[in-house]
Amino acid sequence: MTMELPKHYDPRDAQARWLRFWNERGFFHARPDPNRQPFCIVIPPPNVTGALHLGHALNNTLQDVLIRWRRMQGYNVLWMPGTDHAGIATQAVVERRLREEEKKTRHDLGRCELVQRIWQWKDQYEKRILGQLSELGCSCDWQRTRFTLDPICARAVRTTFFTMFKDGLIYRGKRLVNWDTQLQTAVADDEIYHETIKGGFWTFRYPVKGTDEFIRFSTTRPETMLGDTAVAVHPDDERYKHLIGKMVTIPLVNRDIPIIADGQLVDPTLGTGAVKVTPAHDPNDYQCGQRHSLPMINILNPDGTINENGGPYTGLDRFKARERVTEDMEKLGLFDGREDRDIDLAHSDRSKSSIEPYLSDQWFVKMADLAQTAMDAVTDGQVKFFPERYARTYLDWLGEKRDWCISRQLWWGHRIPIWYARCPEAELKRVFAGRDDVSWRLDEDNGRWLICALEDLPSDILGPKYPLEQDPDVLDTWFSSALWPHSTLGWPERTPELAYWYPTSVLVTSRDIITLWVARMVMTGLYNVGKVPFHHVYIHPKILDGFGESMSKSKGNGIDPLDIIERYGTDALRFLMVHQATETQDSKMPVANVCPHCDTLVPIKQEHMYMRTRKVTCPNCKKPFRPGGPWPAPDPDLPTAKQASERFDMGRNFANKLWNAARFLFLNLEGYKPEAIRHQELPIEDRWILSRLATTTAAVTQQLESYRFSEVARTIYDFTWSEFCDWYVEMSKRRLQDPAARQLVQRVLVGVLDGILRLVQPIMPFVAESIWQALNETAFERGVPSPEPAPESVVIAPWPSLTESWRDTAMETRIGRMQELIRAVREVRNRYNLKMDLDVFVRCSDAIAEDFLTLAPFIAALAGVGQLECGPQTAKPRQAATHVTPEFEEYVSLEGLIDPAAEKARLEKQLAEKVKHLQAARAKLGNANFVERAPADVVQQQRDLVADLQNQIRAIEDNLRDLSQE
RNA sequence: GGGCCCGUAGCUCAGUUGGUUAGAGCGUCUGCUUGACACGCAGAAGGUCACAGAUUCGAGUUCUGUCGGGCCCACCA
Repeated sequence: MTMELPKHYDPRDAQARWLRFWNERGFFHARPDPNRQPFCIVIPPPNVTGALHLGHALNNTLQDVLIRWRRMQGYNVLWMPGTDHAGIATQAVVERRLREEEKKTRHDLGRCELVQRIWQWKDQYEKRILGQLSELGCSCDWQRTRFTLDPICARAVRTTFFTMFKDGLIYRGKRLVNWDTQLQTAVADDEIYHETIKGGFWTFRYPVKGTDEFIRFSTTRPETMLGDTAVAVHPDDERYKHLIGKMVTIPLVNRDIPIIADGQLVDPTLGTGAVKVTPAHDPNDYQCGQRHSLPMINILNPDGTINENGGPYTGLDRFKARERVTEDMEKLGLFDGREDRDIDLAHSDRSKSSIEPYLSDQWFVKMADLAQTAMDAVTDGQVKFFPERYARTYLDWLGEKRDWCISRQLWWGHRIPIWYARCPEAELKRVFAGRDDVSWRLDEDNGRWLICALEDLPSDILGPKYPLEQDPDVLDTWFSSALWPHSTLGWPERTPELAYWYPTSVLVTSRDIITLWVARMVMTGLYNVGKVPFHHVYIHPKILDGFGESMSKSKGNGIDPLDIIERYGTDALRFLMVHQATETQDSKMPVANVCPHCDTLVPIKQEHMYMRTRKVTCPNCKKPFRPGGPWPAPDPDLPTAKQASERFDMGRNFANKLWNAARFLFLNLEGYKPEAIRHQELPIEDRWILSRLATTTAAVTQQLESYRFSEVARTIYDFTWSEFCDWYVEMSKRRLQDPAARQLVQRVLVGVLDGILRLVQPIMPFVAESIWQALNETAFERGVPSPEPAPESVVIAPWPSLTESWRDTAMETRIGRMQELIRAVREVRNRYNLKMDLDVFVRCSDAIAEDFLTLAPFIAALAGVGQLECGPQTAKPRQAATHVTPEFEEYVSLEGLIDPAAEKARLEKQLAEKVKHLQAARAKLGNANFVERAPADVVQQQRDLVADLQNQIRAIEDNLRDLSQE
């Protein structure tokens, strides 16, 4: 039976069809099975902030490649999918929409309502993200999908917090946050942008107590004087040395503060060399305050007005206070002038107002011991990084052991399980008697109890006299992400999944979250479970745009994977992702807009970025369109371009090539009969392709084991295209016409294609499955050396392992020689633009001659050769193009066809190159040091080279002489 | 300021432990509608491996420095 396939591979049809098929068969669902080896990856959960981008496509393709490969190897594979609630980012997106669409703030809605809105957003985007992952072909166990805020993860978060609290690892402390006075909330570092504004640089004086002296200092924020608790100078600064330890008075609030020496804070060459220190309102001053145990005076209310610590200025807006402070200092004669100055000021991304550093109460995790265990896990090799160098990023960061601030002033996230109460401890002991799920500690600063509980506590649990109040903050998103590898497997329950798949096998991620995420997973894994969360960490490169900049929504230089899937197919996308994943280089991906009118690719220019260009005219059809990007809404007047990159042509072409190789087979399978082959009896070309397949398989396996993805893609591509298609399939054509040879070559063709499909499945599962299924209909029993019934899907087909004994370098050399001979004829043909068969004469050893004559039918067919003569005595024809190799001299007869002068010129050029090369080789051998010190085989190689070159030069010279005689 | 990565063909990138004359894809040029594939086939052109030193018999590969690009962290009264 033969079957006809369409001329082009249609990815769309294949994707829909096989996704359904795989899901119906449940290939991706896994259950613990002690009789099989486990392999497990937990997905880095994408944020539910928005849709997936190309970086996710890379990250998830690589994971899927590993998962699909290990599944074929027979491991019991679990790929755990899920998404992350991404506290700040998601709340910010929803709040922005609220502002834009309803002109409301979160305070208008209230906590409960806002959180509900975010859940709706999450439902919508989670669905979209999981759909995108599925479309990418990700073979996740969808039945196990988790979300960092779902009850199972919440239970893990609670348990961890509670245990850490009881162990004294969680404490309450002060920290400077970025305060947005307009929205009255803390803002994360990555939600801040810096803008240069026109500001002032004021210089004032404080009187030094007990002397006539003054100390001068400058500031850009005079109102912070109200919160000064010291003036710092450099310890080596001769101007001020005598003042260190003396007190100065802040006249406005009549407070005495010391002059201190601080070499870290103060640069004596800047300003006056003296610095006012406001620990509660400046990050550097805060550090300095910690070093010197200075009081920290907060002078601001949450709305940016001056609080009761500001004395006479209480109640004034901070900018008003700035003016008044300056005026009052001037009145006192302590104002020494003001300069204009450009100030690089932090602004809130959301309210666009300027940020105030603000001291607030926060929760922290003590890092000292936790960090040490996580460092040990890497130094003693329990966790290995690929590439290795990233271990250093991890160790350097953990080495600082800075305590982890885990509270966030947000509404979206895991609420901090702490309740406050003011009551006698006896009350607590009475109410919580016998409960081991409640723990409390005294908050000495505020004179109240901090009560931590595994389950929510009702506010009236202590009775009406002592109401409980829950901490309003939520936990840092990374707190729940840190538990991901064990929380998704069911911890704190002792589930069979946890016992079987934990520690997971490998974590695949990009380098920017080694510290934020990877390090913390190791810490909490060791703390909660007592085992590392994964054995390997593979760090992949980042995808950049054509200008080397990272892709982002705000720049508008990102690519939606779905645009690529639609235009090139999922397999093309996946192939490129794998191909681009090299060890050292980030991957540059020039982005183009696809003209919606004429489908021309219009490259994005740098000036188009950041949504600066709203309209582009297509250079081809001259019609206007809007460039692709995260536009808030469709433009009724201007069609929006999809984005693309011609880089994906490679993947699409490869999928199509494979498809057509299969198509060729199907057109030639009439009469196929499965039967065992006897390797020793196979002709050269069969043994060659099987040798190459065995080598390729071994190489790919090894490359996958060491996470060299790019090499995997290249190895498979080269074998399939340049060896199987270009040579073996071409050679098979003649044999397929020969009834005596047809059946055998069919078996080998089918066997090799079967092997290619298995190798390619992890990378390009859709085209592989399409061909596999077609093959199952026409050649259900197949494979070399002995055919077997094929599995129902390539997804669950065993990974190929071909016998080492098939690897035959002699065979590869022999075919290599034939290829060189053929290429030389083709080169001549092209150079002289000849169409007819050419006669070829080869001077070579008897052994090589025998080979060439065996392969003569292929040489004739592939090079268009008429007469072929080989042997030691072969005479050179009168007029000929010459190709000389170390092993043979090849003459393509061109009697009457060529210009002898042209051929002569070409040979002379060749001769010059050979002579030059010979001289270099001789010079090397003439160097006594080389002969003495280089290894013997290298020296011998060089001697052989000289001999070869001499032979070749002699042959070319002979030929030149003949040409001259014409 | 600390750390890491990169600089190889017009473009995007390979190049295992140092060892003949440095590779691929795209693009360019030439010739092909050849019964799998023009998303293709056959060929060609195209490189001072950023620069300067050092180590070595031998360096794209190791070391030092310089220049250029990028990322992370710290910092910028």
